[in-house]
Amino acid sequence: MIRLPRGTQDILPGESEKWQYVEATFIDICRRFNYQEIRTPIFEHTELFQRGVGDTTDIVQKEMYTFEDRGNRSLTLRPEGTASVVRAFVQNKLYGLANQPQKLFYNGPMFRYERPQQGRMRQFVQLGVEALGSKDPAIDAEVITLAMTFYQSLGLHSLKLVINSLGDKESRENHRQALVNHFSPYREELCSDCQTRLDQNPLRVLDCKKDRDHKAMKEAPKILDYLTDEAREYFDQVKQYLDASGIRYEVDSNLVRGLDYYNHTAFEIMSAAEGFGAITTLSGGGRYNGLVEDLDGPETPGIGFALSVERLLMALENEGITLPVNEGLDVYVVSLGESSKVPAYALTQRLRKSGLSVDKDYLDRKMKAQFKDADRNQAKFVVVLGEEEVKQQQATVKDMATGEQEMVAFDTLVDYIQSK
RNA sequence: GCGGUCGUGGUGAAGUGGUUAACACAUCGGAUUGUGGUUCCGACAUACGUGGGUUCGAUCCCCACCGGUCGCCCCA
Repeated sequence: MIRLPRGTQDILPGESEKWQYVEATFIDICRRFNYQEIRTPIFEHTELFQRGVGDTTDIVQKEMYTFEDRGNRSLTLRPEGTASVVRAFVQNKLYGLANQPQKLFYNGPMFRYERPQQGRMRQFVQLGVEALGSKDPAIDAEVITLAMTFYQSLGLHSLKLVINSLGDKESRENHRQALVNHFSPYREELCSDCQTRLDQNPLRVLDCKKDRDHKAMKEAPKILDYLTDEAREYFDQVKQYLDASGIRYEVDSNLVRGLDYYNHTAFEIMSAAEGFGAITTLSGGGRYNGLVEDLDGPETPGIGFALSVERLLMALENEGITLPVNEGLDVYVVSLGESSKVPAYALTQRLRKSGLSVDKDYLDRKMKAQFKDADRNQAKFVVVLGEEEVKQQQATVKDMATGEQEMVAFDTLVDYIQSK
């Protein structure tokens, strides 16, 4: 038997309805916030992610699904959504459209080559938004608010929003230098990853779990202390907007996102519920001024976030929230004897045409078994067709909840059922 | 990439170095010649992840591999 590839999953009936519900809710929230859908390819030129996500990131260094096609092009299954959206923004000159900022959302599978565990798959689905063309701190707050509103509308309440500012270019450069100066004396005591990070991207040393308790970590220079006046003012305004709309958050100066393109606002939303798995991050995002230029577009600020549907469903499960998705069948048509088979089939189609959800037996089962099947499908009504009914052009309609039944003419059947 | 743990029918789950591998659920049929969710009876699948090894003989012991699962690193 051929099994599915490691780290992928089949989403079967019973589960797929939840996905549909979550996606429909997301689309509705995006509509309310006036974000429009963009669909980009699930593979891109490898270079897009190398330049967009950053060569020093774990994603690019060890997690990409990269392959060569028959024309010797190096392609990569997208590990995240932002690079593709920005590429499409530049390529399609969306910066030239009248409606700015461009507020976009996406929904689709992402791919990272990692060892699967709870909440981490090789193919996983992200819902995300990107707002391109505005450097108003209000839109940072809007993106964060959109994410929180979405989670809350599904009923999640054990959430923790963590925000930080990574500052602008000047802030980051000053901080970077301070980090190098601070950690260099301890270089030999740090883990091998951190020694590399110290050279390539010292900010990420702060993110290390191994060296978390090293004495140099506690006294490490905080980015918030190195913000330029401008960057500080920006961060203060973002917080002010969040406060104004009643969004509660926590500032964590060690929050460092794993992608190179972030600056200014960075945030993560985590599940704070007891008994959640080892991975608690439900979504993350931030501002990425400069990325559009890096990908050969005009100077354009941007901010966005992405969330994992898999982790969202885990969080719902963990909080005991069931989505309203279990709708039974309206009608199940039971037929008796050879002569009523064709009329039963015709009647089924007729009922479906009216908008009702209708099914019948296709395994030539006895009546008793057909009723069982109707139960399995949670049918509200069973319509019985035997020789007598066909002759009289009437059907026996049984209300499965009350057990009551009566004869109804074919022509008034739809009205009868809809009025109940 | 590293580590823990697990791998028996459609599902859940016992069990043993040796001629028929429990049980339960599900499914189908009957009791009830045209009526479900209860009950009783019956039927059912040639189920021990793959490949080696030890042995007279392995589903059981050993090894490797594959896969699931959880964790580390990191992230959504």
